[in-house]
Order: sequence, then structure tokens, then C-alpha cells
Amino acid sequence: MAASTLTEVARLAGVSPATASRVLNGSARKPGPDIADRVRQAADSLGYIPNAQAQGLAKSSSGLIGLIVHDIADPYFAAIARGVQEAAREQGRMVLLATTAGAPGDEKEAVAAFAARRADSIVIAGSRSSRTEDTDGNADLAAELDRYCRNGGQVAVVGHPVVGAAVSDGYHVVEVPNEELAASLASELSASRADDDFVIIGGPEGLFTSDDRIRGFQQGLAEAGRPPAEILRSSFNRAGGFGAGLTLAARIKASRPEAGGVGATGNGGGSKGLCIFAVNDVMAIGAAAALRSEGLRIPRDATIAGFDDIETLRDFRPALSTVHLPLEEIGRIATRSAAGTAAADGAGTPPPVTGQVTLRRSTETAS
Amino acid sequence: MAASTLTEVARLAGVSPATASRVLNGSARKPGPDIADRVRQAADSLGYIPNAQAQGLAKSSSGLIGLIVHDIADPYFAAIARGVQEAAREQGRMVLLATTAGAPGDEKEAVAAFAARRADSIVIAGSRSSRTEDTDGNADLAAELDRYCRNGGQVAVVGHPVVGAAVSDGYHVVEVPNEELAASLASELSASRADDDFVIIGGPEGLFTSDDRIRGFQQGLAEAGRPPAEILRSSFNRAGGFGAGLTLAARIKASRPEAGGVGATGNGGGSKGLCIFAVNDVMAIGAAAALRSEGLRIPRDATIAGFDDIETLRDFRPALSTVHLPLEEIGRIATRSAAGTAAADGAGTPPPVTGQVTLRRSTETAS
DNA sequence: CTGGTCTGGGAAAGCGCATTCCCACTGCAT
DNA sequence: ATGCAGTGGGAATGCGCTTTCCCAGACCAG
Repeated sequence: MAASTLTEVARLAGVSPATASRVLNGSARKPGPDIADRVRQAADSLGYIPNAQAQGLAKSSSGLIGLIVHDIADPYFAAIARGVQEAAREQGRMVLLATTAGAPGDEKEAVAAFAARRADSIVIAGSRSSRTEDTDGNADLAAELDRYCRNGGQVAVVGHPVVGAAVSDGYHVVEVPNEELAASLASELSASRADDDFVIIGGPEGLFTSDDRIRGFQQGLAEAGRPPAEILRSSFNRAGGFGAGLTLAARIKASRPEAGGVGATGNGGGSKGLCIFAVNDVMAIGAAAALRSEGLRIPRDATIAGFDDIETLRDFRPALSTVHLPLEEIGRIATRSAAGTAAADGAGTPPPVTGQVTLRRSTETAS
Repeated sequence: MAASTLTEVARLAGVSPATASRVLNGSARKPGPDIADRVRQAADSLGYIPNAQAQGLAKSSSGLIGLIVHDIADPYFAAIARGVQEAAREQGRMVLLATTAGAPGDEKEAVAAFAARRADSIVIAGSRSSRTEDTDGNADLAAELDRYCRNGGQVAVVGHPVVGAAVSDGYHVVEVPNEELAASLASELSASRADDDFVIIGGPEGLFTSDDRIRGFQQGLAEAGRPPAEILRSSFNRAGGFGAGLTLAARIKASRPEAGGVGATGNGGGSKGLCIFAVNDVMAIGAAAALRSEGLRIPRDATIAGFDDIETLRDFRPALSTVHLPLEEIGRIATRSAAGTAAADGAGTPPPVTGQVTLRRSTETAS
């Protein structure tokens, strides 16, 4: 038993398919009330569900929003996805999900798939990369996006524009002030951790999000009259943070004058403390776990700060100093700006994203 | 400039649309190699992207999988979503996301929307409810699902079947042994926390997932010769856990003989300890945060266990005792069983989901 | 009473593709 | 030389819907 069609409804109501279409879907022309009722009744009794594919074909617009993330299980992306989902619902659209692990090649595939489905707009949430191994992939992705835009598609990118993407009126970028915020964080930490050395746990070189935060942090340090921090590179996830954390733990233990038992007092002998900045919360948590596994305590033996303010991680102890980012809002903004909605009211520039340095226990001066 | 069509490609290649279709999409009939090349070249030079909507219309199948969750930002659902996404990719399909906050009414809408898009299958991940206020919604949902199945759709539900859903061959349930696992947890805790009283922090009555875990836990206690635990009801999220945690904290403090300073020794005066079972990890974390905010320490002043083994929460301290659930795998299994793939190899029953009691620091006997 | 403008409904032409027939042609056996 | 199956390509139909265009009737002014 196949789903019933508009034609069947029309026949049952004793009207033409055109009329049925006009009453069941928002058309400019409103048929008379009596006819409308008849049609609606017929539709009800048949359990009519319009075929969105056919509608899309006829109208050439699908009511679909494509969302590209690295990994939907990553709380960062999950939070953004929630915002996208919400905004999509406002617009009466549905979201199509694609995960790519950050590979531009996969992202290109995803864009093509979205284009094939005639998605009205695409939101790209994952961090852009400028690594040389991604050059080809980026070029392909840029070309695909360009084509998509020329065909009338709208795309919004969170953070940095795709490398090499042509500017077009369907192409929006939601700026995230990673650099400024990282600078603020550095400046606040410089003040509260006056005696500490700084070290940065960053993602792989070429990841814009990571690079921006690193650059901003260094700049903030410089403005505070501090020397640049050493940078440890690792993968952009918990495992990376954990690995870097082990390295640092070894270093901290080695620099302690006394043979460090587990209970040994940190920062003994007047040596300077260490303040770790991990470029995102998940890495920070990984690093913290590594330190702890080596018997070190935070903030006693080292202090640590992250970035993103992931909700699920707020109950972590010691509470993680970080930079709050309105992830959900970012998702909403991106979705709206790719809907043409934002352009309707005035300047057309989406509201700026603002974050906030949030110092908590993990960088508190030991009392 | 609209996207180019099959017809354009065919014209450029000097063949008929039929032939172009045959070479560009997997058809049973393979045109000659020379012609195929010409077509492929034409398609390339035109940047041809097949219109999935038109394909879907013609074939009446869309390559879409609908996923229904309560909240994509909840790590439990995010993990399942990852599995679904993965399995979908294996099948060459894309996933359509809908979030419903668990309201059967919204879920019905989502199913209808998926049906409108002619999704090949639907995966429902959210917990089912049998609350009386959801009766109507459940009936609607069941009817909608039934219609969807009768039209050839496949649906997989994680956990409990939708209340009132008709059995049909397109309707699969991925059983999660919540009850058994909760019983095991109770039994293990009974052994290791021989002197403790037990209390359960549950979700609202009528949420199957919560109810199953509560029932299982009580049963496990009974089998261990323990009296049934008191049940505190709250919402099925962190806030709920936190609220219940505050209640328990007050109770714990009140039962202490001495005026409890922050540093006071727990379980003083020989009174029995308290072991808290929260029906999911997120609630457990909330409860733990509440206890901590009241100056109580875990596992010293109370012990606590959760359920799910959420990945993001593994670095929580003290490490949370819980029941490990292969969330991602569950998503994969559900997706596969709704793809007809599972039925192809033999019995057709999907592999059973197995969990594992995982005791960690949060329920460790104070040394 | 006639000519004009609205109004509301129907007929029909696609939207882009898959697919069923159908046909021309080849190669082989008779 | 003739018949036949087999092969490979094209014409045409339809998937379910929207939308343009057209037409019949109503209604008003002259």
C-alpha cells in the first residue's frame, strides 16, 4: 500500500489536483472556504503526506540544511549542532548531518551530497586547515562550494573561511574572535599567575582554530611583557592533550629539587610554577588527567586553562578555567545567516560572536 | 546558473538521456566503454551533480535515514548519533536529524516529516514514555509509525518499543538490557558496600529507561537480601541529579552526630554510609556536584554510581562507577537492523547489546 | 442589455530522472 | 541467403507535485 498522493486526495474531494495543491500547501491563491474544507477532509481521511521530494523537484528547493562537523560525538560540535537544529526548526527545515573527521576531501564529498539533495544551505562547523597535505582537498572543497553557491546555495562557515573559497554573496563566515579571546585569557592569566612560566598545548600546525588561539595567547603574553610560551603540538583531542600532559608531567617532576613523592609540595624551592594553556577544553581535560595520573595535582603543581567552556565538562574538578564560547548561539547564527534571514533586517551582517574569559579553580593561586 | 541536468550531459555527449543515466548511475545495463567514457567526460566538464530528489522520485527511495533523539547535545545521544552516522555512511546514505525533547507529539511530527522525505528508515533513540500525559501523543506516534511501516518504511527503536505500536516486519527493537545490568550493578554494590544504605535517583515515573533501571536495581538488591531502596524522582538530566543531590546532602549532614564542619570525617559514629544510584551518568554527575557544593566528599561521605559510561565524563573525579553501554555500537546496530541488512544473514535478529558493570573510585570503600 | 474586469477553478506543462518498451543492428546457425 | 537470438541504444512514460496559462462565470459600470 503506497502512500496516497495529491491526485487521490483531489479526486476524493472532487476537485483538480491544482486546487488540492493550493489548499494543502501555502499558495498565493486561496481557494474558497467550502472547497478548502472538502480538500482538507479528504486529505485527512486518506492520511495524506505530501511527498517532499516531488515538492522539492517542482519548487527546486528542499527545505534541507546541510551540517558538516568533524565528529558529532564531540561535545563542541554537538553543542553547535543543537543550535543549528534549533534554528532549522524555526525555519521549518530539517538538518542533514555529515561527519568528516576534518578531512577536506570528505567535506567536499559532503558538500556534493548536499548539493545533490538540493539543500537550501550548508553550515560548515569544523575548523579549517591550511596544512600542505590538505591543499588539494581544500581546493576541491572550495571549487565545490563555489559551484554550490553559483547554483544559488547559501553556505555559512564557522570560524575561518575555507582556504581559496571565492567570495560570493551566498558565502557567509561567522567570525569567532579566537585570537582576541586567547589574548585576553593570556593577559588575565599573566596578572593572576605572575610567577608562572607558560606553555601551550596546541593542535597540529595549520589548524586555524588552534593557530589563532595560539597566536592570540602569545600576543597577550607579549603585551603583558612576558616571553613567548613554548608550544607543544599534539592532536586536537583528548588523547593529544593527554600525551602532551605526560610530557609536561615528566618535566615538572624533573625540575623539582626534592625527590617528588606523591604528596610532595609543588613549586618547592622557589622554582617558578607552570601554567598550561590547552587550545580547547577537551585537550585541557586530557592534559589534566595525565598530570593526575603522574601524581601531580592541579592547581598545586601546575595550573591549566582551556578554551570553549564545554557544558559537559563544567563539573570537572578542579573547575577548569577557560574561555566561554556561545556554541549553541554560534550554530544558530550560522544557520540564520545562511538562510538569508539575517540579510533581511538592515545591514545583513550577523550579530558578532562574543566570548568571555572565565577563570576558575584550575588556575587559582594556591593559598 | 542552474545546476546542469542529465539531459544536458547527454546532449553534450551526443547520446540519449537514457544512456547517460545508465552510465552515470549504477544500472543493470552497461553501455559500451567508448560511450561511457564520452558521457563521463561530458558530466565532468559540466560539473554534473545528479539531482537526488529527482532520483528519489523516480526510484521512490531517498537514501535518507531519519534519526530521532531528545537532544543532540546530550552526550548519550551524541554517542548514539555517531554510530548511526557511521552505519549510514557504510550504507551510502545520509542522516536526517530531528530533536524532540522526548515529546511524543514532536516525535510524531518528526516521523511524518521523515515520511514526507521518503526516508528509507527511521531510528528512534530517545527513551519511550508511558506517562499518562503522553498517552495521546504515543497513540499518534504509534499510528504514524504504523503508517510509515505499511508504506514500506523500516524503523528501529532503541530500548523499548513505542507504546501501542503494531508489530510489523518493518519494525525493529534494539533491546538494551537495562534491567539486568542494573541488577548486576546492585548486586556488585551490595557486595562491596555491605554497610551502606541505598538510595536511587530516578527520572520521572513512566520513562522506560529510568523505570527499567530502577526495577532492575531493586531486584538486584532483593536478590542480595537487601531491603528496597528509597527512590527520589527528578528530571532525567543534570539539573535533576543536582536537585536530588541537594536533598540527599541535607539528609546526610543531618544524620551526622557531630556538627559537621567541612573537614569532618564522614560516616562518623558508626552510622551507615549512603550509596547513591543515579539512573544515568549525567544525573550522577549532577548529584555529585550537589554533594560537593554542600561540602561533602565522595566516596568518603557518600558513594555514587551512574549508568551509561559517557565518554566525556570518564575524566571526572572521583572516577564514576557506572554501567558501560556500547552507545556507538547501539547506534550502528539500530541503523543496520533498520536497513534490512541484518535480516539478510540468517536469523535476522540483530546482535544483542551487552553492557558491563564498571566499578570505579566513586564507590570504593574508603581506606 | 452589453462590454468590461475580476474571481476562482481546471488543464497542462514541466521539474530531473529511471525505466520499460521498442527498434536497428550484429553475429551465428541453418 | 535466411532466420534467430542477442546486444546496445533511443523514445516515451511516469514518479508527485507546482505553476502558468486559460477559461467560465459573476459582477459592475455604462
